[in-house]
Amino acid sequence: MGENLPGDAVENGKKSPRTPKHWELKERLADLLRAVSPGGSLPGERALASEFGVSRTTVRKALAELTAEGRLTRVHGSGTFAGEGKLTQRLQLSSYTEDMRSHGRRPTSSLLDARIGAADPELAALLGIRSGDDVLRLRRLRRADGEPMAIETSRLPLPRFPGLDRFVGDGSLYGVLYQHYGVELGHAEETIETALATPAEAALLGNEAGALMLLLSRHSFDTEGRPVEWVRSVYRGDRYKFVATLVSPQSSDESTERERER
Amino acid sequence: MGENLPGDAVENGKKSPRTPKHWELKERLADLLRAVSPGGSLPGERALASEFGVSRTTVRKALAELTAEGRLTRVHGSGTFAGEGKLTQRLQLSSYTEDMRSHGRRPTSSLLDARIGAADPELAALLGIRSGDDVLRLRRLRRADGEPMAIETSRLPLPRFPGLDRFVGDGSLYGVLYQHYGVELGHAEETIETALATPAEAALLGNEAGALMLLLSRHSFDTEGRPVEWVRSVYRGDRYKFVATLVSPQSSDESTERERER
DNA sequence: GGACTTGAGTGGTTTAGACCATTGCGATTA
DNA sequence: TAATCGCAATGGTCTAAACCACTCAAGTCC
Repeated sequence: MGENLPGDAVENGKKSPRTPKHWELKERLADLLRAVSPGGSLPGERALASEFGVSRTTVRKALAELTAEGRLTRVHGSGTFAGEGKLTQRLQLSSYTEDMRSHGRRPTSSLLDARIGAADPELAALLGIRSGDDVLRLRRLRRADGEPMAIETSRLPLPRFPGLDRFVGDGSLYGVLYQHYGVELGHAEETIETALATPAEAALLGNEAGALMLLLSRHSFDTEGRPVEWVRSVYRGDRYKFVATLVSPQSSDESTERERER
Repeated sequence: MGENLPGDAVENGKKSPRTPKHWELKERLADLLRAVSPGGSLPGERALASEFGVSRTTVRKALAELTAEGRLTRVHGSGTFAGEGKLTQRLQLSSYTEDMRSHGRRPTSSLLDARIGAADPELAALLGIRSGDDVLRLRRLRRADGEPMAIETSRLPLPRFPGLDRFVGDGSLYGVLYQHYGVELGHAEETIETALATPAEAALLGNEAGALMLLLSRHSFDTEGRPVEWVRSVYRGDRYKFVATLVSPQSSDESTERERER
């Protein structure tokens, strides 16, 4: 990964606590992997274990880390293959569809379910409604070039958008909001953190439970500053990364600094 | 995590491939954990294994996932303790110091090493210099309230900032750039992805090798659009999350769309 | 009192082996 | 020919056990 300045060999001369065998094996497997083109296959676990003179457990630990980093793909019953690298997703206030298209990818989106429920106090505060008011909850599976990319759970205040549940489908949500309610997005607050896949998420994403995920939360507001939606999305950490463009702080009249630790 | 809408119980009625024992155990341990205040201790691995009637290996797998999620902290030789939650770091073009201070935290920063090396072609392109030109590489350890937070590796073009290596220290790099070279930052392109800690990183961050990390790359430009630095930072994924404010795309004259997949 | 040693208890690593679940292909069969 | 079955190979889960490395406190020695 571009660490080509001279003198990088011994990063820490400290005391070298001890190098676990699975780490050393991981490095050797990474070397082996460099000679394999994306999609190519690797030897089986048992073969690797005997070849390198370690137990299968140790092999699995090394392979697990390489898989978490997206450098390997493993298919139960079939084999272990070289990974495909990460796609990028831009952090910006535009629709998923046009964003993906600008990257030359074919985006699709399918509505998993739409439910109406009552807002708890926390959610009510986020959406600018009263506790107990109706909230429309949408779950979408987003794909890029057919491959599952993220599970997105949106929550919108029904009192502000009466009848919204009858308009939503696989199409653009933001389009519906604009056409039926005249709402345009102004800004959003987005947080990014790591997470592990739940079994349910893994099943939808073609993933493994416990896999590395990126968790995005987005709190969107319209051009007049009123809350529009609260979204929680999980992305496969081994397949996607995010890009943001930061600008010099001159339009920083964001006096509404919200404290939301944890 | 605010999943309080009714009907959340059975997320996927699909076919339920099988629930591994370590997953079930993880849920039970999470329950057990809810009754423990942050910093409180849990029983040892061997005790848990016999209490739940599983092997120590299975206990360790469940504990490992909870640790990766930041819900547990484990100390070799001492015990297993409840986690402390995540701190937030804002994605913005301001100094680390003032950002942390605005969150009420005491930031410190120490220079690990400063080296001069030759740029490879890729790095030269990023920094707007010729391949082989001198590059100053700085490694910093950033802390918040004394706790190691991130390892930051910056690379700056020495031809543009002659003598910079004599000015750098534990203080603000951006301050030095402004005072000695009149450089102010204009914008930056930042990418965020997941990674696993290397043993060297883990040693510096008080972490475990293979732990979940957030990897930030920042490519900064001055107010005239010339590249200033290229930074690569690793943050503990179990302790930090990032916040960005997105604004409506009106000033999107970013015709310099750079393709940097993988 | 202060410095050192010792040992019990903790998490960390590794092994060898068993069994399960999925895949895919070759042989068999209709 | 086309569908089906069986089986071997693969990755996934789990166990029991051994040993290592670190921490901390109790005990010991000076």
